[in-house]
Amino acid sequence: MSTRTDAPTRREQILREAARLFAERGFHGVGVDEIGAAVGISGPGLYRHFPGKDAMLAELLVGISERLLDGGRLRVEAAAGDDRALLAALIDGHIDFALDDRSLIILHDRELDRLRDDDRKRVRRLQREYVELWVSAVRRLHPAPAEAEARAAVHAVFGLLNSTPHLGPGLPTRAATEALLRALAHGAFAALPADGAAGSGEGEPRSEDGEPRPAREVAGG
Amino acid sequence: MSTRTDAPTRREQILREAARLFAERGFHGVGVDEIGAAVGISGPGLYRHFPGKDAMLAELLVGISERLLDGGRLRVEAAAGDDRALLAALIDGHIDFALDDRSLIILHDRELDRLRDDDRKRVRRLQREYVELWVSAVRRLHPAPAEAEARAAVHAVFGLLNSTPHLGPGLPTRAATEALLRALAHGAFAALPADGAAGSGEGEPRSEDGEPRPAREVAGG
DNA sequence: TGTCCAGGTTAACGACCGCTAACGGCCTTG
DNA sequence: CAAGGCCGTTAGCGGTCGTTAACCTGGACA
Repeated sequence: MSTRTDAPTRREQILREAARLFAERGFHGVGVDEIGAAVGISGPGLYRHFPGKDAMLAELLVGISERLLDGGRLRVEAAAGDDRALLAALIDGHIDFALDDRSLIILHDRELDRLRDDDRKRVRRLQREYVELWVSAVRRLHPAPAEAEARAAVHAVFGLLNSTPHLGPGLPTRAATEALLRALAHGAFAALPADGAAGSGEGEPRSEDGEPRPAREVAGG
Repeated sequence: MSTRTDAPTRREQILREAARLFAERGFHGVGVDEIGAAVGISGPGLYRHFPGKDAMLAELLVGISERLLDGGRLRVEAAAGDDRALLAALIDGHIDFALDDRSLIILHDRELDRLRDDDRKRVRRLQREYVELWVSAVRRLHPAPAEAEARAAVHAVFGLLNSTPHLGPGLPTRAATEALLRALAHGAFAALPADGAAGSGEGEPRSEDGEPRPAREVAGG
């Protein structure tokens, strides 16, 4: 039941504004007075809803990690073995998330180290499970030589999809942004080596017969 | 001119450690005492080399932006009109940078807002010029329907390449990481819609390889 | 109507942080 | 040897920040 019809709670207001401010100026760069002012109350009034500033960040990060993982698991079930559809669904879901909750996406990989140890471990575990969902799907589609390579590729595609904050108001419509990110993500995965080591530098389509080439030299030294 | 052979200056030590600490814990999360301790002096001794903490961040960000742009311009000249080689060289150069200076890459898009106004404008201008180098190369190769789309794609690929910090010690060798990132970046660009106005003479037939095209409903408006 | 409590308020405390002040060795130079 | 700049040191100031304390208020309710 995630359908919300009633007005947002004061707690939810605070969380939303805190996420926005943390993403804009960094966790340490935002004072509790600013967060309070953003929701119409002032400073210490926040402590009626949260035990402290850290708790807000923790709840934000745990919440986003859980929602990502839950969404991913749902898609795994819905795909029912169709790995190609699964990867597409994971990509679409992540894009939706990145576009809907830009602030949280920023916090997710930027302010993790500001958490208390147990919270950080919890978030890390959730993130790892989410990544593993992607990794196993990618590996079944693209049997890369090593699991580490698939995992690195997944992280890289996360970086691509999470570039949303830097896009600004570039693209005209949200649908256009979605379509672009989707195409880029699929293109990146499609470049994964299907057999040996990573792809070549200049030949853009992966060559299933070529020897794994060493690193290309940079033009111009 | 810029060839360095002698040992690193105390200034350079400070900058390197400051970059590392800022990247790890955020600009506001690092005290001057920590930076001093990281180079063997303590706290206020830093003020013999920098007018303030802000100045360190400014010098780091301006420096990285200038180096990125200079490197990009060199590659533009070296490519001498070969857009395919140019894009490959830009990608390789950016990968080198992301792998060599992980800390700076993090700071580059994370702590920009902590700068004074004039410094921030300067960095933004340098970043914009660097992006434009990529955008024009990409547009000549892939006549996307809109410049905004090409620019968004470039930002997204930056996000992909800059995912290095999240990779941890995943890949065995640096060469493997380079090759992987290179392949992913090329794959992403290859997925850009190539139709446009068909201004390019050679229609690249790289989409006929059996892979199902990613659902690319280009938002008509 | 009296009581209670959720949800605010302002004042203030203690810790921390960036930065300055004042001082002192060391190395170079004449 | 004397002078002076370079490069450190420690002490401390002023401001900010997270948090707590104490108090206030409007509405729910027996």
